[in-house]
Amino acid sequence: MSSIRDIALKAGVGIGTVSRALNGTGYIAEDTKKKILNAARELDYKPNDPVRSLYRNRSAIVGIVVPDIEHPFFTGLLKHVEQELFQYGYRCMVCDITGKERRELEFLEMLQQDVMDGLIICVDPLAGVDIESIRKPLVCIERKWSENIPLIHSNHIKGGELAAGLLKDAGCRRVLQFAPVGAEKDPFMNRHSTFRRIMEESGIEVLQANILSNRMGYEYDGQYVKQFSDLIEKADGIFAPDLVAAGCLKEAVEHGRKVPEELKIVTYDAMPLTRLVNPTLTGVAQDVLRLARVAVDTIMKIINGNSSVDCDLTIDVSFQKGGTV
Amino acid sequence: MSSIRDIALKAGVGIGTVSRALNGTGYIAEDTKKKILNAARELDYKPNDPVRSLYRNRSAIVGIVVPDIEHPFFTGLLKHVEQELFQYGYRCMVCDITGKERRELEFLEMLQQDVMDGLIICVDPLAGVDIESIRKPLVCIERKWSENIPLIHSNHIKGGELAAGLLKDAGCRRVLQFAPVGAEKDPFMNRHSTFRRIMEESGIEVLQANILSNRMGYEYDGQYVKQFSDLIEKADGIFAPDLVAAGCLKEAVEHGRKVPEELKIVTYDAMPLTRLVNPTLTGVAQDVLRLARVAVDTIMKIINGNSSVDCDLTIDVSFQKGGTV
DNA sequence: ATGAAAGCGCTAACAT
DNA sequence: ATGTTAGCGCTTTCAT
Repeated sequence: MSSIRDIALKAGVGIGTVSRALNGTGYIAEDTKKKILNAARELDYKPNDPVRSLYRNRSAIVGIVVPDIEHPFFTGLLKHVEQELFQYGYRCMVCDITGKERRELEFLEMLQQDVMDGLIICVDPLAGVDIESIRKPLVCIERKWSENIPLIHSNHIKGGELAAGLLKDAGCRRVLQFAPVGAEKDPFMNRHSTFRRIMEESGIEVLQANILSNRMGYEYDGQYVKQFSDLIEKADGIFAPDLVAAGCLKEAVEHGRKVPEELKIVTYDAMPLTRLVNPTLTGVAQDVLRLARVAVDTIMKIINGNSSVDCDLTIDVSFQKGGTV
Repeated sequence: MSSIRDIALKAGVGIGTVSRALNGTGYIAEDTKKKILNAARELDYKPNDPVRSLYRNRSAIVGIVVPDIEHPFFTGLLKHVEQELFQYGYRCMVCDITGKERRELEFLEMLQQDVMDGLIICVDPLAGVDIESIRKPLVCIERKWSENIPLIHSNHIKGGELAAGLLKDAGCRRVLQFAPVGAEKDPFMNRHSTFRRIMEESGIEVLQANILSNRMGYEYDGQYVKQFSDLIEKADGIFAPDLVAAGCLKEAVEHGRKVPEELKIVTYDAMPLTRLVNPTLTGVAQDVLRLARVAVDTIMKIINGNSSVDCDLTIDVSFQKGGTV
């Protein structure tokens, strides 16, 4: 691997001149530049990026920590975040914390050790971590770590209203709600509280099924929902996240229920997989692209020293037409 | 951000001593070490990893290039690759080339510029790229770039046999095969050629539907397969990748076909989403975890200078029970 | 316009 | 056992 020193030697110039020629900075005679560029090509010179980062004080890498790459919502988020970062000339490092205790700490450290220029956090806050003390660019998506770290999240109040409205207008009298316990202050919980409130205000009975927010991948398939089979049987409406909703649909149909005639299902997130099942799922769609864009735009602002960033950024949700309501 | 120089100053010692104390190398008096460690803590010292990499000549980062993060097969691959790399103390950088022309080149360059210690390639070979000239750790999964770069791939001959056997034994007489054109030398094409050969040898009629291997995300949903609606109608058996298979199932059921009574469907890949549809898809499962493990193990060997690596590593496939055959 | 030299933060070899 | 120094590959003064 040849260095600028080799080029300098070959071209018969000083290393400073080589550096200038390669970067196009400062004064350079046209023919000296040509000579140097030729030498560089002949030696198949590749600049050493980490070293450059050392000077520029940026690695051009941003990290993202997700609970589970394979969960469709985070898969989508990751995809768009990566694409957006690329637009800005940044690369993307992933950390999937599935099954590993406190694995996000590792990434927080790397952030402090200048491996990355910033970090996008999509996982639950970790007890005993003083995130405020990390004086590096950080943003959160859907999970709140601190008042002072920008949080990008969907409008889950509207989401909860939309979902509730769908089941209510469809005439449901007894709905089954899948909701995680705890983490009340996280914005994504609003969908559940709002939904529940509206149901109760409308005199509609609400059955509850607990799901754990940190255990929510494809384990939530047909097998998983079987434990709630009794509840599904009793309900005439269901509000659940994509994978659970798909599982419920399958379970219900297998038990001979007609969907949507006897049972309405409203899904939340409405990722592409909800178009695959039959009938397709009706529900509330999160704008994953927008979430990703705003998150990346925000962290770029911070990285570039722009201090006027909003700490609460709400993204609109929308209705997704399907065949289950 | 304080450096070892600051620590040296504060502790009243030389920087070399600080370095040794921090790394635990060489002789250090116990109390000097304590003094230094205290100073480090007080100054909230964080080592600068990129600089360390400069010396150790490793960044502890490995990249992976995929066609589409959101395609379930690559999502699974990415997840397991990331986890495996982590075990080895390596972090994972992703590159999704969706929609961007020659974007993988960017990553190949970063590899040469020492941003990463190695690269795992899962995308089609790019015309005009002399991959051999890149003297850095490389492995390929499912896509062959060169005889000399380790290729990890499923046993698609067995896969094709399994799939063909399923439809044949089920008594199909006219099957619809979804297969991409071109890239004949890629190992994953074997499933298609093998399948076709066995069908023809058995006197079973084969209808063909083309899919483009580089355009294969969730666009392959219910909408996509509609253009093949006539062919689906005519067939009594279908062999297709997961998303296409799911789409076909939906399309067929909507047209009143009974699955599996009138139409058998065999899927390929058999990722978790195939458990979500009703009935679940019968098919051939790739061992994504194993593919990822072997790929990571292999690149680790190369990174660590182990020259005895196999350039053709075949991973077994298996039968996945479902309700469509 | 260009070469020489300092230094980014750190490690490792060499003195002492 | 510890301080000093050279140097990793590069950028950026500062002379010339």
